[in-house]
Amino acid sequence: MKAGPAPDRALDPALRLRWMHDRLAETYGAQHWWPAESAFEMILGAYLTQNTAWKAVERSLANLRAAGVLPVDGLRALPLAALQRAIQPSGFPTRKGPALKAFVAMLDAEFSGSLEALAACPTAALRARLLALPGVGPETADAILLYALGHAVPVADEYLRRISERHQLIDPAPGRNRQGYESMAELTRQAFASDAPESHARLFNEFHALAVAVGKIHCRRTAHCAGCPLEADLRQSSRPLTV
DNA sequence: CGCCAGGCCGTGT
DNA sequence: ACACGGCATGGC
Repeated sequence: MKAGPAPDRALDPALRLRWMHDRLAETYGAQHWWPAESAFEMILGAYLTQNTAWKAVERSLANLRAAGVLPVDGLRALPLAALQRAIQPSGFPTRKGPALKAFVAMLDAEFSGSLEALAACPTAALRARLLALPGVGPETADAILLYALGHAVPVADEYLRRISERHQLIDPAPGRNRQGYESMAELTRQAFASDAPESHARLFNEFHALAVAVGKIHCRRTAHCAGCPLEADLRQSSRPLTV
């Protein structure tokens, strides 16, 4: 995936975002996300990684796997207290424990415990249903939709928001609210609007994975832009960045 | 030791 | 509608 020179900063932010995808793809290569062995394990990871380092999530998932409760049936049978102990490394047990139980309860009550049946819902209705669950906000809902259920929706995580802010693709948004999330997601959709619809799921999948890959290294809160593959775009800024 | 992580939610304004 | 603090733990 050849990226070419960084586009002029006067250009449409969506085009610049698309350039970033190409640049990251040629730098990091295929990401093969989401790192999970099953759709259900992926959903657990989406919950557990909320404001939590992935390393800690891996330890929680290892605990659950060792307990043999990674399949839906296993987690259903696991008492809440035991679940909270298993996920302790990734924190927030009083929120994430009941939230995971609520997901399984929803799956059982409305979809006969079948992830396939859940995935068969229309995207808009499915997203609304996920957002209505406790502990599921826009990013978690979209990550589940895209990676576990195969729906073509963009995932606008904190790294992507931060990258876009530093490159002045979006207005500085100190408070990360629902509105800011949706506009970032919309910008991502625009970035891939000229691609064939059937390739959107794959592109959204790859783009989010790449955003995390570059973000972990170059776009932490106290970052560290030096050596970032996107700095060709950043250098063209007419005014100095404050971050 | 202090900062921060692949967010979300309740409360106050 | 939006800003703000709490939620927990562990890696670096």
